[in-house]
Amino acid sequence: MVERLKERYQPKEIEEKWQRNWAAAGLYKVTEDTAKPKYYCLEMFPYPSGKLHMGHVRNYTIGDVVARYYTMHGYNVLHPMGWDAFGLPAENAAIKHGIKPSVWTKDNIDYMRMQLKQLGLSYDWDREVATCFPDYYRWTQWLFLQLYKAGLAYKKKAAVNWCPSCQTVLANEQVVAGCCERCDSEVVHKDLEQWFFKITAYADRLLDNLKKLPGWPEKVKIMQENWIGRSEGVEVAFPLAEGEGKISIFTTRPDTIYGVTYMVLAPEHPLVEELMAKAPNREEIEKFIQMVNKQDELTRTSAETEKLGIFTGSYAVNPLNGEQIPIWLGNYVLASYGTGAVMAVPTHDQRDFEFAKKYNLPLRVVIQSPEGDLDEETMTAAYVEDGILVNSGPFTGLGNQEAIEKICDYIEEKNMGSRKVNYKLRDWLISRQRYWGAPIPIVYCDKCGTVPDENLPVLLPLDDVDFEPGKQSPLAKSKSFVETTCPSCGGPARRETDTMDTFVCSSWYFLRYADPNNDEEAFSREKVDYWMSVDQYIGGVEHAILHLMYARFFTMALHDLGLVGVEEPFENLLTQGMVLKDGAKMSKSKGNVVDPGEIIEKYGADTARLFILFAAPPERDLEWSDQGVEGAHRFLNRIWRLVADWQNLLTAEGKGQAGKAEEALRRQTHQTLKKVQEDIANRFQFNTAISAIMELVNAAYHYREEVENPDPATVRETVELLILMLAPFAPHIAEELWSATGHQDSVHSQPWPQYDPKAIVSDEITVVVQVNGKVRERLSVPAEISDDELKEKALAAEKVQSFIGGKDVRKVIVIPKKLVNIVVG
RNA sequence: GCCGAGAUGGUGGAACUGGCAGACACGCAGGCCUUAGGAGUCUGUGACUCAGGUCGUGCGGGUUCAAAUCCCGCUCUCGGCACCA
Repeated sequence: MVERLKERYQPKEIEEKWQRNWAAAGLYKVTEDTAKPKYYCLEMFPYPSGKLHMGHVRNYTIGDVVARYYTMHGYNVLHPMGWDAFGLPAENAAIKHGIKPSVWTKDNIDYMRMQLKQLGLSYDWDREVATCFPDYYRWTQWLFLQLYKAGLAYKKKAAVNWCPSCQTVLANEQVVAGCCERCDSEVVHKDLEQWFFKITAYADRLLDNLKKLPGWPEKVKIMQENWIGRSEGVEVAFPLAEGEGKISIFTTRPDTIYGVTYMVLAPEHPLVEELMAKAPNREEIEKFIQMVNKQDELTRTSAETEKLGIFTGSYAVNPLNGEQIPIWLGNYVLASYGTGAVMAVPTHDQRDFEFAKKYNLPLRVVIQSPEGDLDEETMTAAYVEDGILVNSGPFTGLGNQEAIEKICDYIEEKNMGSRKVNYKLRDWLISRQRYWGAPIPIVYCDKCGTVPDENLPVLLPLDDVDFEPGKQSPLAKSKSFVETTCPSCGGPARRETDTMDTFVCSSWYFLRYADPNNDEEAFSREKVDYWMSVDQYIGGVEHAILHLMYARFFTMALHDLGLVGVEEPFENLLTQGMVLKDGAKMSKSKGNVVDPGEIIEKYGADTARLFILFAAPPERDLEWSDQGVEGAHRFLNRIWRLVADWQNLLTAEGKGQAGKAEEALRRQTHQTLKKVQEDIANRFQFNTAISAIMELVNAAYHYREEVENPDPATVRETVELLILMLAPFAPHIAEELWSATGHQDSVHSQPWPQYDPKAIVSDEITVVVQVNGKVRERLSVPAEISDDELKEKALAAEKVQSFIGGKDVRKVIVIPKKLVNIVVG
């Protein structure tokens, strides 16, 4: 017996009911099944910050539609959720409110999990992972050791961001405009022993593989390409004029090498001390270096900062022409790129030009423009276009592009240097002097040195930890943690007290989802090979570089270690836009935050989902509108009333009469089905898919208005297809209406309906007639009309004739079954 | 500065391969229903208009029978990178 639908749509009641039923029935649980094609739909897991924000709702709603859509299409869909649960805010909460990070994080996870469940998302909750629990991070540690043994993890001294007030190292992301994000003091640089992953070993592959990712947005690929920053050039050694030393420089413009008039070293260059020892103006140089060191990173590396330098008193020799050139120090040369030294060609590099003008250094044109009007005396900017080499010894007269190759060959022949590829990409600094992260499983022993600790997990101490910032990180202060025995010799030893960057934890979570409860290994190769790669990954574009590059690096490295079959983790990537209010990103400081919890409470999850999907296409930013939410809610109410009104008819037996109105409604139903199907499959255009459903509902209302005795068969088909199409978007109301129309099974287990191609064709079509490109008439003609007939009809039309007047018909263009354009003049 | 994306009614957005600009929704206006509506339902809604039309997709040109869509030159907005030699 089918229950009568209530007159009013009460989302809260039905949403809670169906969420319970789905969970009880295990509707969203999946296992490997070779009988079906698999589909891995993944959304970027959240940081458990406290409660969901609208960006989460958007991200997870989009993913849910994709997952439900592919499920209905017969795929075995993996759709998991978890928590990126290590990180700084948990420690801040500990300091501020005295709550343990573990407790704070777990409470947040519990609350946000409840909120995700309220949204009716189709996750297999049996696969939930949280990176902060030992059953996960022991495998993060294990993977670290695999990289360590493969030579991909190493420790070296590096300049890091240091907050003098918090007495701790900060991640680059935690430095906001040169200041500490927590206390706002100015961040300085400090040399410390740090752990790195050798991501640079994969620079070329990370770059080349981008070509194998047609399912990624061009924008993201370009951002990664720029971040990797590959550039080809040549490294050339310039001998010092006095003594034995040499200074190597890197250049991408060897064609300008005869135009070098001086050389600039970074103040951090290793040779600076030696040069300074001989310099007459030693004190001034020291002052200069101190001054540059005081400039913070932001100004130091800004193109707008004034270029400052000082002469060292020493000279080097240009190996190509034997000329002596002065060696300068300059604030604009980066110690961390290339060799930390550059050759300066003021005529053909704008930075060198500005520097030379400021310090009155000589200029020499070595590439002449096609106009031939370049002159050192009159130049106001460097000439960086192509041209012909002049003043360049044996290379004079060559085109500069050709000269690049010739000069490189010459340099290599004469052993002055060699071709080299440089990258902007740096190795990934993964160590953090933090408590709430995965401890790096390394032990230091006086006898054995650095020893990997295979006895995993290396547990974070949960008690006896002092979170107050001080001279040492919380872990370094915890005696019970630090003091251990050497895994190799059994003697007394100390633990590494750094923890791993949280990006390490999130670089492999998509692999753990394939086999989340395995306590023998990080994941079984078999299960990972069944599920990987991720067919659709969805998340914010803010992760375009960091997370997405790290995850790609990890997957490649694990592939090379034989742990996974795939090289690239994410087949298709959708970067969703931000949620804005009043034109700005929602933020507490702007006071324009809309709380998803309140929206769900007031309108229900289906309304929230529908509004977010309808208001903008997924990649674009979405402007929040309270009235738009009302509109989405009204639409659901409209469907509810329609089905409630027709409920008797729907469950009634009997065939009715199928006339014109029925045929038209049926046509629109199947046309809508086709459009919704295509909008989702081709472009994830949920907004236009929903608008098509709205049009169908409007048509159904008109049918109900116009037809006295509606045909039960037509009505039933329309309503059932409508509910099926609605199911991925608004799962609760669809389920309720599905059950109210006499179905036992869940709407979410139904196959996606196929449209009837015969139903969508019409006998009559409307053709537009233009005269000189302007629409003058619309003709209703038989669908099978020939071009000649159409032309004839168009010319004969009364209104068209009046526009032709007496003029000559010069040309008639017929677009079959669509349009006729009559050119007169 | 370089790279990328975008600019369409009062608003969010449609328009797939060059072929009816403004679908759908919001807002607004009006009719019906109602004791009442901030509910529902139906209709209208780019601008100008001599009521026949004319103009109209950031600006200026061009190609074409036909341009929001293609080409050339700009302006502005957003995002990323930012002295990478």
